[in-house]
Parts: sequence; structure tokens; C-alpha cells
Amino acid sequence: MAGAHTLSETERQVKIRLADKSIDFAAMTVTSNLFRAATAVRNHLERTVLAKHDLSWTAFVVLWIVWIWEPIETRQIADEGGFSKATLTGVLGTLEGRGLLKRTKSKADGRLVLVQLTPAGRKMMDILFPEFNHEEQFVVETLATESINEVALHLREITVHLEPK
Amino acid sequence: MAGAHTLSETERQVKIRLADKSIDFAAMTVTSNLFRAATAVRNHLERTVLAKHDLSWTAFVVLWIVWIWEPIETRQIADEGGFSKATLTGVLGTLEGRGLLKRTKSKADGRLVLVQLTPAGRKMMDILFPEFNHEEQFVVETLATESINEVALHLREITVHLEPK
DNA sequence: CGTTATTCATTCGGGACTAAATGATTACCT
DNA sequence: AGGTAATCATTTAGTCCCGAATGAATAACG
Repeated sequence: MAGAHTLSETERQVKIRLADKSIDFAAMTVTSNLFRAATAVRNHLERTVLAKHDLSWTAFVVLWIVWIWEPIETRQIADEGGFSKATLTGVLGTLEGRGLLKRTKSKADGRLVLVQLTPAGRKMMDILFPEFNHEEQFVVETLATESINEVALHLREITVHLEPK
Repeated sequence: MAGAHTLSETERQVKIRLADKSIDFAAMTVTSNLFRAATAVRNHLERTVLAKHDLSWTAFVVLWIVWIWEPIETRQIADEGGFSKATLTGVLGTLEGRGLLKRTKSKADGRLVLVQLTPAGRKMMDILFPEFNHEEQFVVETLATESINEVALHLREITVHLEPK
């Protein structure tokens, strides 16, 4: 997966191809490294932690959100996780079929569906999340402590800037 | 897409759920913000730039890599772009069908396929990439200049750490 | 109250992506 | 040279995900 060319090689080649145009290389480098890092981290976590529990990335995110906020409305899960409600319906079906969570109709509003973990789901997360967090630590272990918080804040700033609401 | 809860709300709730476990919140925050930012940036670029040229994200990445490095072997495109060769075969078919690039068998090694842009493909990228880079500038416009380079380097450090070739 | 508009979750159809299998070509080795 | 292993791109079968359409439930309003 690692690109065949280094950052500086790519930059040099881009400069050759774009000699007559004015390009913001810093901005370009941020976005390309953002996607490379996100892909690398996701692959790492999927392969080290999620695979042995037979969970897709989205399935894990759903479990995590429900674990933190249960009982929670389905529309909130989709919003929090950043995927569509259509996707969520399928994932919830799979996870409910595996007995990890359950759906309940809201009594206050019959259109809403509430989700909470089953005891089996909670048991799984009690084991799974510490493993997951341990790998998250591994991901950032080469960064200085203050850099870790800086990166998090800057990434959050980008997100907020693009999604004002 | 923006989560219904703020970062601090989530952190507080996680602390409640994990009171008895020791969790590295800094590492957790980096990864969650990494994915939120990557999704937000990708959505922004798809909707502002790629949609009007009727290009998927992957299709754009392929065009960009070919534009920079042409002529280039297909296996290098997949490696550079971070997706499988199977995915690439389909995308190349679509882009070749639209007349934006062309495949050629390598004369040096009959197993290899070389890819380069057509004049139409080059013309499209001459217009498309400056637009794309302009939106990349917008993405990072709220960050201080030195922060932009810092973030890029730290993200790259994470990637390199997880993919030591 | 009764009719209409809104707000839900779900279903449907399709696109994007992958791992594994396939077929073609080249490299290696004795 | 001949036979086997390695290395390609592509095909196949299947998973995951989304936008748009659908149907159910509630809210709004005269």
C-alpha cells in the first residue's frame, strides 16, 4: 500500500508537470497524507483487532457508539458515525442477528427505533475496546505527547470548518 | 454528518462507561478525528469538484497518478493509490471507455500494461486539478501556516510507522 | 377531528471495493 | 533447451455501502 514514490519525489514530479501553474503544495500534502494515514490506520485496526472478532469497520463503529450512548436512537447512530441510515439498517440487522444488540420501538414516538447492547454485546466490547485502544496507542507511539494532542485538534478544526453544524 | 455530540461530551461519556478501565484518550481522539476529517474532506472535494466532472474519488486518484507519472505500469498505480489491482482494472476500463486514458502492452515485458492519458484526459486534468487544489486550500485555510506543515508531517509519520514498506 | 405535510426506518437497485481463481507471459534453474 | 516457479492483469463471486423510493407514524393546521 505504501506509495512507490516518496513525498519529495512526488512533489518534484508534480512541480515538473505543473511548472506553469501555481499550486499550493502544503495544502496538497495535507490532504494526500490525510487519506494515506486514514487508510493505513483503518487497515491496521481491521487486521489486528477487528478481524479476529469478525467485525467490519462500520459494525465496530456502530457497536462503539451504542456502547457509549445506549439507549440511543438509530438516526443518532448514523449521524454520530457518519454513514447513511440505509447502511445502518443493514449493519444493525447483522449485529442483531449475532445477538450483540437489540432494537426496540420507542414508546414516546412510534417512528423511532432505540438500540442497546445485549449482555453478550457488552461482554464483547469489554474485551474488544481495550484491545482496540491498545492498537490506537501503537498507531501514535512514534509521536511526541504534545504532537498527539496538536494533531487531534488540527484535524478537528478541519472537520468543523467543513461541517459548520 | 457532524456528530451529534461534541468531542468533550463524548469524552466525558466514555469516561463514565470506562471508569474502571485505563484508556488512552489522546490516542483515541487522534484516530476518531482522523476518520472524521478524512470523511469530511473527501465529501467536500467530491461535491465541490469531482461531481461536476462526473468522477468518483478513485477515478480521480487514478487520473492524478497517471497524469503525474505517465507512462506508468498498472501495478504502480494501484500501489501508489492504495487500492487493489482488481479495483484498478474496473476503473481503468471506465476511464478508457470515456476516452480519458489508454492502455498499452509493454514491449519489454508482455505481462505489463502501461497507462497514459489521452489528449482529452490531459485537457481535463489541466482544468480539474487547479480547481481541486483550490478546494484543498479552502480545507486548510483556518490552520496557521506552520500548523499545516506540521500536520502533514505527523500524518506521514503515522503512515510510515504502520507501513514500513 | 380530518386532511395534509413532515419525519422516521427500511427496502431496492446499483456502484465500489476486495480476495481468490484464472490465464497469459516471463524468469529461473539444471 | 525444457520444465517449473514466479509475476502479471483480469475475471469472478461476494461484501459493504449509498441515494432514491417506499411505507409507517406523528405533527400541524384549519
